[in-house]
Amino acid sequence: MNTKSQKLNSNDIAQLVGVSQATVSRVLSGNGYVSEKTRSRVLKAIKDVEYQPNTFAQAMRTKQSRTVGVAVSRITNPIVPEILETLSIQFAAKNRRLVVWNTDADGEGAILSAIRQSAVDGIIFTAASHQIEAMDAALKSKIPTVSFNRYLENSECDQVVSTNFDGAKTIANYLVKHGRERISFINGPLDRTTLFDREKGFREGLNTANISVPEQYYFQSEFSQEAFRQAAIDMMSLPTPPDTISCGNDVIAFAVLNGLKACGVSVPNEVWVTGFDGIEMSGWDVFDLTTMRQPLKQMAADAVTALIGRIEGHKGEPKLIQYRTEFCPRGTTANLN
Amino acid sequence: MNTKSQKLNSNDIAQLVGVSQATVSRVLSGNGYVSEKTRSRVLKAIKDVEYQPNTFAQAMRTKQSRTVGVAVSRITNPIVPEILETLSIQFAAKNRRLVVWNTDADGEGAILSAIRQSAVDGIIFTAASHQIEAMDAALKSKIPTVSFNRYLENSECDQVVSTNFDGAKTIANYLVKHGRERISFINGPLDRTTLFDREKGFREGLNTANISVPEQYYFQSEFSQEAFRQAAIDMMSLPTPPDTISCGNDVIAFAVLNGLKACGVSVPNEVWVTGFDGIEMSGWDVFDLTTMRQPLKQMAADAVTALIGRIEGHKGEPKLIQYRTEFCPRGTTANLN
DNA sequence: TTCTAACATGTATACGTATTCATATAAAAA
DNA sequence: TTTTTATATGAATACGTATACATGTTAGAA
Repeated sequence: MNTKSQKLNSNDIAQLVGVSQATVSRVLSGNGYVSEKTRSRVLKAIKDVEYQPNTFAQAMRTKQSRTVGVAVSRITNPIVPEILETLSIQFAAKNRRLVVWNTDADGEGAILSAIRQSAVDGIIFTAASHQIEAMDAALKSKIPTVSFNRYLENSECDQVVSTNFDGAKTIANYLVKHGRERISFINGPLDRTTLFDREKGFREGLNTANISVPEQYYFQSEFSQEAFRQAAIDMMSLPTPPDTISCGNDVIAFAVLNGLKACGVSVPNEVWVTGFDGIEMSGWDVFDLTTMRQPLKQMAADAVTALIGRIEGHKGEPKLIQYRTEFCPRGTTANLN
Repeated sequence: MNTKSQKLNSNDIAQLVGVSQATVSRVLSGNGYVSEKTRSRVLKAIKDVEYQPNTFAQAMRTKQSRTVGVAVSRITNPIVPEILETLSIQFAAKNRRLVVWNTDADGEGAILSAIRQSAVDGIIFTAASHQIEAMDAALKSKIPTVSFNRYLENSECDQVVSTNFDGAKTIANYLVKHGRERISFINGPLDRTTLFDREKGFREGLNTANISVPEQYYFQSEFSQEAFRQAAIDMMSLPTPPDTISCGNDVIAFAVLNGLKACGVSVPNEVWVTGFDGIEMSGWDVFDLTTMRQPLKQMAADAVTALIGRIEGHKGEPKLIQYRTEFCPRGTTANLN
């Protein structure tokens, strides 16, 4: 029972048990010698009064906040909560808090200031274009950093990515193999390395069959469901509309499917559609989207492992953890013999 | 230019400028007297060396962490990122960090320990069942707390909610008015006050027309897209299937639409479908879901205002901020004369 | 037995800030 | 002019923890 409602500190515990504050601290941290007898007495007192050490005092002393930051962009893209879910589970298991920065909305200021203040022990940057300055700052300040779904050559930090280039090439090959000829590609901002690599891989895949994406079949813009939706509608009203619309990611493909639904174009009869990411929603019946799946949960788990490893002092060259994507052929590319 | 790469503290700044550390602190906090001349000199030095005060020392001194916690549940429900987006913008604008707790996955432990450690200045609890203990603890410890989308009578904390009961009643009335007769209701866990109130309001709405939801038209379970999807399929294979399926929220309705798509049932020709929440996706062409919209952004903004108000010391009775929901009739209930 | 090393614990201190207290100056009131 | 008051600044301190250092005890080696 907690009789006092005042917040107790390690000194109070020490007095309660009749030992010094240092001993209480030793019990908690597990550093230094403590006899089994006093240890158990201290632990009992701690439990009795529900004592919790003050995080800030600990942070100030140890220079460790037990907090990690995750920079995300476009949080409403369903892939982000999928990532956050795994991250939050993993970090909670490691007894670390998770602060989330939404860089679209808030900019990089909060991240920069957190870095300068050492307010977080490490940072995971997820695919995004708006975090470049912050990432530089993180690397410069030597704070442990992991790049998630954002590949850079000669990176100074650990990276967890999937085979975007190869995956997109696989999709292209698949389309070619199934006799698709008028192939369109719709993409988002190319400063995201994922989207860039996918487009590159896709074009390369088509190239081997001497197919290219004509200008009227290509659309690229900032993220905007409405823009992608309209692009699909526009393309389908061309004199010769495409027979396939491939997209830089699943969410773009969803917008395309919306557009096709809106203008009454039948998928896959009149046009095929492909995405990339393999988020859960892509498997929903209303989409049934052919896509390339990234093993997000494993990737997120690896990112956590890598980050915590660095936080705990692991040295060594930056690691590149790359996962193979898995092709998921579904209804939007059904082969209607 | 920052020549030293060591982390500087307010003492260093003081020495640099030739004043005392106290003066530097006064400049930063804005408390106490500082002459305009020294103020500007201090500010210049701060800027020159890119000094940032140490958050933990500040937190320890002021007992304020400038961090707020948000407890969410089912983060992959698209309504959650929609809420988080607004919250993150608002809190960033108020210069506060945002830690996210995912209570499904991590349980309440992290929240409880954050409360005991005073690791956060305030907490927003979003609709969820798994946060009861943590919420009690928050209230007991007098930490500023806001309940979002989770209504409790005689609440000890500010609440931001929408008219779930009335909104659902409105939907029911609409269905009755349009001659719907065999009405089904599919719902999630009833310990969420939103879902509970909606079901209650819905049934009351039907009651006024002497309609009730027969047992075989009612389905309730834990959140599981697959379960809801299957429930829809099962209902439509009854000898007399329902002519309407109303759902406790949009995501459930999406699952239902998936089920209907899977078994080839045409919406709205064979059956109408309604949701509740009015999340962005509900307006997508592939769903085109009739729903009841909550003004999420305003609600989230109000939650932030209320919380920060309390953090800054506003006293007074707990406020109840309630928003009216807005009916969005769409394609899943089209009137096909 | 004596010496050494492992064990156990307490004392004192530093982390970086905000704030109280004391002191000094300048400006305004008397 | 003297007295009060507002302004400006520095010295000292406390926040709660982890740890270096000092000291004492116990047990095993010589």
